[in-house]
Amino acid sequence: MAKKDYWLMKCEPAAYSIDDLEKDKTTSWEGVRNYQARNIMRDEMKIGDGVLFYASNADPSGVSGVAKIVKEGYPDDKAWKKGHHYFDAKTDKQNPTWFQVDIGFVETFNDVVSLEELKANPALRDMMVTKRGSRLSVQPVSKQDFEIVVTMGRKK
DNA sequence: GCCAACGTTGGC
DNA sequence: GCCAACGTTGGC
Repeated sequence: MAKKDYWLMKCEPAAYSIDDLEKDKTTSWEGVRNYQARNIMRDEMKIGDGVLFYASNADPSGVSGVAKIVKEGYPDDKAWKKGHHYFDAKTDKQNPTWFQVDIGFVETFNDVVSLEELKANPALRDMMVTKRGSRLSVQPVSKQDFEIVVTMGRKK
């Protein structure tokens, strides 16, 4: 079995929150329209990988819980539903541009580990999300960083 | 709601 | 293939 990897996925809680995921158990991570994020979902995410569920544009923004990959990359069919919010006229069914994965609920933190706390922890200095201007909605996270954040989330 | 940072598009 | 204009993200 391949090595387990770790990721961080951003979502605005107004669109989808960790509470929604807890209720739904699993969800498809559709609508990503960024090539870097697409590549990660299509090529790199494997079943069982750990995911930090990050709430962006929230109060406060931060990691609100943990999820895991339950289905590996497959074409995002919303891309060719005309009129759909995620419709992309340039994508072709034979050769899909956009991919999604499915994630499953693991746990909700008692309190959100806020971006401020992430930035304040020197051990997380190299974590992508703490860097200024980091807008990528699907990011790789190191095993150490993943475990530090989970520990922070459970502690409270 | 503002606006800086970033990604993408399109004219040349 | 450059780069200005534009649209989007996301912290504040």
